[in-house]
Amino acid sequence: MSKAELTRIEILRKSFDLIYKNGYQSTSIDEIIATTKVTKGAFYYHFKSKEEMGMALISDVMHKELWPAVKKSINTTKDFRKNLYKMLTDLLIEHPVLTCEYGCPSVNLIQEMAPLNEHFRKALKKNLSEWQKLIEDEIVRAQGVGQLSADHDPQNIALYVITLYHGVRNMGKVLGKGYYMTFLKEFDNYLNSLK
Amino acid sequence: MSKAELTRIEILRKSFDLIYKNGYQSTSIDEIIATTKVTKGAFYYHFKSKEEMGMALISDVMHKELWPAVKKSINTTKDFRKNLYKMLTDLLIEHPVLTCEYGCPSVNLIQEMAPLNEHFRKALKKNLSEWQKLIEDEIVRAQGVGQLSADHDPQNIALYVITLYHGVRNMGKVLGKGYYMTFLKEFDNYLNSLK
DNA sequence: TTATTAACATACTATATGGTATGTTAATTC
DNA sequence: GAATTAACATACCATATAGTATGTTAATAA
Repeated sequence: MSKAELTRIEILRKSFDLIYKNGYQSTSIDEIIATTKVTKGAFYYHFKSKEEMGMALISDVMHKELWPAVKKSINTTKDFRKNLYKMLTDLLIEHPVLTCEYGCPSVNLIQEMAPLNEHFRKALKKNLSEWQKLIEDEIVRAQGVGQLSADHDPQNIALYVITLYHGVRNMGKVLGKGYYMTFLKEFDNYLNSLK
Repeated sequence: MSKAELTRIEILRKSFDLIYKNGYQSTSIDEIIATTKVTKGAFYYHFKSKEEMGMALISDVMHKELWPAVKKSINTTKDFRKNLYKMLTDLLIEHPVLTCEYGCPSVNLIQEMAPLNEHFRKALKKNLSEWQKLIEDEIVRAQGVGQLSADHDPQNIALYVITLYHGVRNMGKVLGKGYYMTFLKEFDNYLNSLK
């Protein structure tokens, strides 16, 4: 990896950390460069604006941080219920970077920026769609092997599960990590209600 | 109502509108006073800081805006399933102020400020607890008249419903109002799965 | 080796920001 | 009716902010 490439990565990593904790609009470029060895000239050499850096954040860092955790956990067993349950526990409990206090960077950015910036909204939607499709495929597989009635709409269930994840990430900020456990119990009830 | 009281209300109403759409940290006091007939002197006569105004927002305006809508819809029928369903449709579809694009002011503020300001977190949690208790009481009532097994934990169900609401408010920002309908169908499935 | 360009570094600007200092006016109290 | 205070209004300040202008240095191509 070239030195220039390393600089770009350093900017994006630090931006990710700061934006994850303080939000996009409240994270200044001055703060980013003050906490790295990157100067303002370097920043604006790699990104023509703060928005362009934000877009790179969504498609590069954010996606690379969340996608592998999701993708590997959805296939661990043959039971779609266990797989969906594990997917959420892996994200909520086991993920090495995300915390209950600060929630999920993707959920946070949707909340803050989706209504304010159409570019952000579309990029975030793209990440969401990819996750949605992964869950849908798992539902379809489950229906194929008779674990679930074909009456259910895979898309609806996929979106419903993602909705739950977004909700619990928000609630966790107020109620603390203990709520994650309470929620997972109720999520298990929901999965078992799917016949 | 005194003239001073009216000024206070005007500050809070405009702050509510701006913060609802742009977030707390990105709404400046200059912007609030520029879009009202209030001056900076008046603002700081009524509130000693931006944070104090934010606290008043949460306990006064935000609560008064959301609480009546919730409280009246939870009692409309004798079937707790219909009541919970109506509660969410009233909030999501019928509320005269909230929109799909900007979501729910309370959910938004939790997302943005709960990790950054303990005063905010506690005030927001208090509003949440009040809603939670209302739903719990309705569940307990339903259990009392045999609409629902006593095995279920009313607190868990209440929090789960609120979690769904928080989630759908977030997802709606990306997917648009059409998703509210899709979600409500799946929410109905969940309610009917509660035996 | 020289010319060129990629990859920065530094200094600066215009505007925005939360908050303060110091006024002024209208209402209330005595 | 005078004194007091509540309820503002105006001017100002230090700092923060996204972005620019103009350098400099190290790598690469000719």
